[in-house]
Parts: sequence; structure tokens; C-alpha cells
Amino acid sequence: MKQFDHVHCEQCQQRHSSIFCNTDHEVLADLSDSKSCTVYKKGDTLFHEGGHPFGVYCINAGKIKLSVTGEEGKEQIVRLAKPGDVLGYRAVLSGERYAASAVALEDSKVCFIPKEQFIKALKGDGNLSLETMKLLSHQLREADIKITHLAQKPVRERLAECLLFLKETYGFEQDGACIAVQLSREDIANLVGTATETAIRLLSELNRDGTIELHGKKIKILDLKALTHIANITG
Amino acid sequence: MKQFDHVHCEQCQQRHSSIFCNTDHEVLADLSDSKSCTVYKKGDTLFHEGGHPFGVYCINAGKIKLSVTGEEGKEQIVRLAKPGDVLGYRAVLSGERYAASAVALEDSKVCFIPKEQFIKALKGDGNLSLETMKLLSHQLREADIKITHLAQKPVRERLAECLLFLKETYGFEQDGACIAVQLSREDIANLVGTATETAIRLLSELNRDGTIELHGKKIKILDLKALTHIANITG
DNA sequence: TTATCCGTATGACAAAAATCATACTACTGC
DNA sequence: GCAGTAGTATGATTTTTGTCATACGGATAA
Repeated sequence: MKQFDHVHCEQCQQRHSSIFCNTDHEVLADLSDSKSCTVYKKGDTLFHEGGHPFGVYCINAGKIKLSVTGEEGKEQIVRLAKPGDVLGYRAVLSGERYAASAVALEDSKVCFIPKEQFIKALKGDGNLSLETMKLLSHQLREADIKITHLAQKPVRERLAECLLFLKETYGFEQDGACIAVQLSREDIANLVGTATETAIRLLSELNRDGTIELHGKKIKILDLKALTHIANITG
Repeated sequence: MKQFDHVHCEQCQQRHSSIFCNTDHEVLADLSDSKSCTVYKKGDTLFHEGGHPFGVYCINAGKIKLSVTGEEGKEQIVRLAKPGDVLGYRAVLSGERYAASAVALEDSKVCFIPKEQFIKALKGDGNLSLETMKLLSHQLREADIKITHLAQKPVRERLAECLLFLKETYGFEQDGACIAVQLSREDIANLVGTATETAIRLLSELNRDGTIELHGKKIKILDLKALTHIANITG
């Protein structure tokens, strides 16, 4: 857990696509002063489900998965975070413990803002509050849609949807076809909400169909149209 | 859609268990002046999924279901609201359209606060913002848990959990055993995320076991412990 | 009253997906 | 280089769940 050079929030490239996009400069300077910047290596845990929240995590670089543990100990990935995303603020806001664990999917740079500072910033800047509410509302909408799809769609459709979601979230690599994130088959299954074997089987099937191409953990989308069709998406 | 006697927010009993519990009196008076109070009969729709939000709905009395329509047209109930709950504020906050439809499960009294007034109140009262964020955070946590259970638990467990949830949400009737809400079997299925026949079958099974007792739409919980056990809940 | 319809119930069957078993592969540490 | 281990792959089987068919009861309307 090395520290990295302190990035000023004001100069942070990610800020513009985050809840801090409209935050007052003075408030921002205050946040910047009180934060610490840490490098997490692949597999490192930022915080644990059930733990007490001490602040919020702002992703500067890297990819993080957020997962909840089910009754039988099985992991369910509930969110994937990318640079600009803020994590742990929900627990801070609701005063509850962390609902999920955050684990780095690759080496990541993350800024930590202590709880009190974040609350202070919220109180001091109406825009930050509004942006936060906006984000929460949006995430809640997405959660409702995910609930609906989990309840109603077959695994095959959900898997296709998951691949499209990964592409939307992290984009493609330089080649313009490979999804720019490397997940284990188990992670994919835990994201889709199915057994690992089923996820592997369906990926193989898509591979055979020529819809995707598998190279180890790399997934290349060959036929985006077909994949969208399989996902059965309206709109 | 009759109007009912204007209830002053200040005097509203439900306020204390709502996001308005700590709201400034002046702001509250302002809201109170601009709102309208409407009676919705059982089956009436407050707002439609996909519609533009014009304000927020504050439930004074009654019960409302919020549902999302899946790709194949099947309904998924994503939330059940009771007096004190506020609906439609997410769409107002995120500037998106309504993600769900709201339908009255029984005759209900609902106050409507225009969008501009609500936003104004949020800006004018930090406490209201904080309470709103707190509520959103809490709901998001619940959504994540629901996602996990939907992905991992068998239908039987989810159904038991659903009955416990109904009891938690609406309580018992005077007899202290019948769940104080009447849902069709289809509604229950759409809440659990299963086929109507499956829900009916499993309810019959619980009835045969002596865990619950069915009298038309009334569901009496005979053995709360057994039901909790079937639901397979940790904590 | 009777016809009709909707919600409920139940059986039979089909489909989907999980589980179990067993290889195979690719990486890790020694 | 080799052993060991974790991740990946695939087949066989069972379990779960959805679908289809049918029937029954209670409500409503002619």
C-alpha cells in the first residue's frame, strides 16, 4: 500500500466526470489538503463488507470491483468502478457499515477523503449534494433494472448484457475490439449471477458462434450487433 | 382522483418517519402551501414508467407498489411504499424519466409537491438534502442485497423472505398474525421474481406445512420462526 | 339465475441451470 | 525443469423452475 504523489483535486482529470465536477474551488482545496493518495495492487482490498466507514474513496486510476457476500458465502459483484468513481460514500451517508467489499481488479491509484471532511464538503456546497443525489438516484435506477433482469431474463441474455456492460464501462483496448478489463470466469459468473461453469459454457458457445473470441482472459467482441440481439435489449 | 382536505405538512403524522423529519419549519410551510392532496382509488396509477417527472409524491395514507416492466412485458415490483414514503424524487433528482410505475394497492391519500418546490426546498435546507441522501443510500444498499438474493437464493427462500418483508413493511392486522396487505398471487410472484404458478404452489406448500394459513388473499403467519428459517437469513 | 370471466389451484411435462465429476492448461514457487 | 495449484473447459446427471393444460371457485353482469 504505497502512497503516490499527491494529486490536487483541482487538477485531477477525473474530477470532471465525477460528483466533484461542479464543486466550489475553496471546498475542493480543503478536500485536497485532507486527503491521502494510495496505490492498491491487483487483488488488494480497499474496504471490507461489514466494516465501519471512515471516509470515501475516489478512484484516480485503475479498476475496482464491489461485491456483496451472499448467505452461502458466494460473492455477488454489484458494481464495477472506474477512474472518477467515488466509493464508500453510501455507508458514510447512511451511517451504516459498508454494504460491500471493494477489491482492486488491477493496480489502482485511489484518493481517500476522511468522513468528516466529506460531510463538511457536502454541507458547504449545495452543488456537491445535488450531484451526489443525482448519482445515487441514477445508481438506484440501474439497480432496479438489474433486479428486473435478474428476475426475468435467462442466463444467456444476462451474460451477453454483461459483456456489453463491461464494454460500456471500460471500453475497448487499442485494437478496438477487446474489452479493456480482465476478469476471471468466476468474476464474470458473479457479475451475471450464475454458476461459474454455466458462464464458461455460454462464453464458449458465443466463441463457437463467432460472436466473440476468447484469448485467455481477453474477450474480443466480433459481432456487436449479434451480441446486442442476444442480450435482448429494448431501446 | 378526488382531492382531500389539505393536510399541513407541519401537522402530518407521517412526517416524523420521512425525509422531512428534520426539515426547517419555514421550508416546510412553503412546501405545504404549494402541494396538492389527492385520493387515489385502488388500482389507480400515480405515475407511469417512462413518463416525465413533474414532482414528488408523499404518501399520507395507503399502500403503493412501484414496478418496472421487463423486456418481455412482465412486471417486476421493485418497491412497496407506505405512509411517510416519498415517491418519484429519484427521477426528479437525476433528471431522468420515471424508472417505475406507481400503482395504488388500496385507496390512498397522496400529497403532490411540484418539482421546482422540492428542488428549492433541497437547496434551502441542508438537513433535507442529508436525509434524502441517507434514504437513497439505504435504498441502494437494500437493492444490492436484493440483487444478491435474486442471483443466489432459490425461489422458496425468496418467497419466505418476501412474506417476512411484507410483514416488516406493513405489519400485522389486529389479530397479530395476518399480514396487513392484500396482494394477488401474481403480485407476490412479481415481487419474488418467479412465475405466478410457482408462487401459488410454494404458498400452498407453506400452508400444508402449517407455516402459514391462506384465507383468500389474506396470509396468516402461524410459525414465524419456521418462516425465518426457510428464508435462510443470517443476522 | 346463469353465463362469463378472472384469479387461484394443481398436475404433467419441458426447459433451464446447478451440481458433480473429470480433464486439461497455465501459471507459481521451488 | 518440475510439482503443485488455481483457473478453465466439458460431459453427465439431477434439481429447480417455467410452461402448458386443465379445472375449480367466486365474483360480476346480463
